[in-house]
Amino acid sequence: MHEVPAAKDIKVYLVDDDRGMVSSTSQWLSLSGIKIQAFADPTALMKIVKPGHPCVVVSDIRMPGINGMELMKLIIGRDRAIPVILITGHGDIPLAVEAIKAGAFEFMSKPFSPEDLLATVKRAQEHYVQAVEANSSDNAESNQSVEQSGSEFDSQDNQESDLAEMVDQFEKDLICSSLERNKGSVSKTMEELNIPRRTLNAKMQKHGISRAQFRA
Amino acid sequence: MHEVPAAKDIKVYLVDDDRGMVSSTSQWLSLSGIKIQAFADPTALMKIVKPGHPCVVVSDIRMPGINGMELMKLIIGRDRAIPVILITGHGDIPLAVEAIKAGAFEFMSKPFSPEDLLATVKRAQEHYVQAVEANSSDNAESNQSVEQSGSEFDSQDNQESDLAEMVDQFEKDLICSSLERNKGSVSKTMEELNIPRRTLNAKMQKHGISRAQFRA
DNA sequence: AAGTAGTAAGCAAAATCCTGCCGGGTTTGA
DNA sequence: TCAAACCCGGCAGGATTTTGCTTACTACTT
Repeated sequence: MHEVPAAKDIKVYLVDDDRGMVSSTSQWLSLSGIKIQAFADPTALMKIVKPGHPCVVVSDIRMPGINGMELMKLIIGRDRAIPVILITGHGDIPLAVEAIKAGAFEFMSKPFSPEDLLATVKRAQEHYVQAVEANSSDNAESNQSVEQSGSEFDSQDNQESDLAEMVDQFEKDLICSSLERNKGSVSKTMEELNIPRRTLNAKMQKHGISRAQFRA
Repeated sequence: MHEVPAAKDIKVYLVDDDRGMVSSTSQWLSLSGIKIQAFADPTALMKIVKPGHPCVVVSDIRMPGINGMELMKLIIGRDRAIPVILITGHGDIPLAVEAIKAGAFEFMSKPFSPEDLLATVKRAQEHYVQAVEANSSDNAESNQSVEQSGSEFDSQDNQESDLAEMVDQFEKDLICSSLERNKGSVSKTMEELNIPRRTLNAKMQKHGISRAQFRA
């Protein structure tokens, strides 16, 4: 059995389709010594989150593919010890209540200060450790709590290695953020990233990026 | 003569080899309405910075190719009206003092809050405007202060694309962090990253990573 | 000493990626 | 409407990367 790492070493996964959000937040947290990994795509995260995998998840509620609330349910379905912090742009009280009832560890609404998030994440990490410890003394039950629900997000075996996937995602993020900065101009972007136009084109296609999304 | 743009429209150039830093910070600033452009490579920046080109430069101090301090000197050599904000990871007082003496507009040490950086950048923009205005009423002197020094950083075409470089660095970081987690065990690491041993071996060699550095 | 497990690397076939050349489509704007 | 400037993606040769096999070494264990 692998032991539980120290609270501060528990990984934090950040899910948000908002690029700006993702990168700035992850930067902030990692500067604070938090081990964080960002995902723009919830499916990628679900490939990693397994029962007994020590982590904390921070997710936006409204996202393209899946509802953040649903994502949370899937995650705590896999392992209810994993704290999920939900974020929303609207100061929507009922939504917040629902989230907490559904098992969210915390609910934050934008804009929030990085300090708050940091504090919350730390609490979540502590919480995870305690949850697991308390649990293992009882009986190993929270792990394996629910065997893989037949959701669309189940680890449909993905060929791609985790490493490649993460690196790919990173590249995609870089390109998107540059595109955004350049308001969708491919010319500017290729210059900024210092790659030939043809290459950028190919990469955009590969990642399914369309310049349309970034037009001013 | 091209007039000076409004303070808030003055471009901000961000130089940092730390890919996380670059993308998140630039994100933050651009979300705040700042026109920002990131460079992982100082040479690329020097191709753009010309006397009379309205901009503010934010640069890390320690970087692979060139020292941030040197970069700053080159920039204010080109146009002393351009404010240069230097950033460092170490809370190094003497360095800060030296930087300011050498003409840095401001000196910040990581981690800093995005708000602080934003505020500083805005001040720098104002400062640029004032500097140029004050100057043009006298005599156009600060522009053209020094014609292109024949520095080693004058547009020497750099091989590797910034994108590839950043992505590579990211992959390296991922591998290193996994190795660290696994105390240098290649077996564990290949499992965690989900790549064949042979591949991990190859990558470690390519990145110049040695497992020895991670042994318990 | 034999057996087991973990590591490093050479080889090379197969899979991918990079990117110049090129033809064709769209936008902008004079 | 024409020109200039962008943008897209097929094609394909060359460059790189991936990765299974194999050989060899080292460190423990039994």
